[in-house]
Amino acid sequence: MTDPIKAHGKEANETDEAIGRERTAWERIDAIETDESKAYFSRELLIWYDRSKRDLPWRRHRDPYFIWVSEIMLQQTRVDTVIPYFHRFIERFPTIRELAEAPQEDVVKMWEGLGYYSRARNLQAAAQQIVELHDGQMPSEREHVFALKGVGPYTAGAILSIAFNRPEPAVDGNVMRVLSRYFLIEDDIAKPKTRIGMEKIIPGLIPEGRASDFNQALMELGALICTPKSPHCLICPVMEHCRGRIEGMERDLPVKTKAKKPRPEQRLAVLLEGAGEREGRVLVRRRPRTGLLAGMWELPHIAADSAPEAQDLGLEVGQLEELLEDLGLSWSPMSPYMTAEHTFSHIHWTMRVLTAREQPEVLAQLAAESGVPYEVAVPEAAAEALEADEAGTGAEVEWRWIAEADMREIAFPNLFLNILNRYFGEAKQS
DNA sequence: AATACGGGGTC
DNA sequence: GACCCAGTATT
Repeated sequence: MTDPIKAHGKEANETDEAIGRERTAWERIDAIETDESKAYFSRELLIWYDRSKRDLPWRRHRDPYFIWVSEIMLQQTRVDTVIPYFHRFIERFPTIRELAEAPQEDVVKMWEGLGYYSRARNLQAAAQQIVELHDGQMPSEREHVFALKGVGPYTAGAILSIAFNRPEPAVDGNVMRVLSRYFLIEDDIAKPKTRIGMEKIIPGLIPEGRASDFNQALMELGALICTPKSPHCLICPVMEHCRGRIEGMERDLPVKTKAKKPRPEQRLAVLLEGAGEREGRVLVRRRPRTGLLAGMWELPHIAADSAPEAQDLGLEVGQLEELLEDLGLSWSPMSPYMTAEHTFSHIHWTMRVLTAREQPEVLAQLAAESGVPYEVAVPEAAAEALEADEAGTGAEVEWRWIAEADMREIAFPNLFLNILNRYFGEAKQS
């Protein structure tokens, strides 16, 4: 049996004796099998949970579908953020089968603003898997659950334990924080190895028949009591045997390597107002199907080099204008509309938005001269311009003139949602 | 093992 | 600002 944790522990121990270092945390925890602190932990945690658990929408039924949807939504996302999304999503897609059969656009639209949109696409793909392979019922075997798109070690464990009461570990950020403090584990929780070590501890902690409550209790403790910055040790149900607290280390745990800062990117967007038969509409495009914000709609924009303070954007505005020219458009002079900041996990955008008004009469004239029809779609030149913008392959980019009402149909990332809502809001004023 | 992938709340 | 959140997929 190749147990990486134990193997590592033993190996360390042989040299440790010479160096005089302590055994690893994993060995120590393993050794306290008979210790009161494990049984105490599980017992007190469950007593506390039974008394203090929150009334959350997905806790009102033990429907594996509800549990699953909530767990996907809760990935890297706070409970308070998820609740309204969960209600809307379940109302729109009440069953796995209805989710599987819906247009993908609808699923992503329901996810709009929640972020990590591959979660939505994977969720639907997995629903289709379940319909095809399991007759529309969430499977209860580990291998089948784990095989679902978008379901990793945490979510598989969460579904199996919470929905089916199987004694499987479900180790998320909360659980790692709680365990690292209670057992004084100083391993870096950013490393997958540490999560695996935690997963090995859990089965030995789950009281018979209480897997569902136990795993939820562990996360609930992390969310309500054993919080990241300043844990509420004084009201913690397991404070008595918490080694982190006893050693005064609770604020130093868990150990976690810092994330890199997002790289700054300057971008220049255009909010082009339609005229003539496109009066009241705005030009938008769809992002490529892969990569950042895959398949979502946005205002056209390009990478800009100049610093945010730079006044002279002549060159870059020129590039933006080329993009529109390639669409066969003409417009009034561009003027600054607003600047928006938006931070992703790995990129920080400073998006300067210019506005201009389409001039179809000029266009019509140009079209007559050049022989290009009035309703120009997307010529190859535009695709190339986008390619140069590294937005993707460019070839598949779609364009649309949208009215305010169209925003109910298609999904935008929050950055553009904010800009467009502001724009349409102002348009109604005047 | 490292990086891509959103968005927002909190101290 | 920095950190973190009921993480997963891809490289």
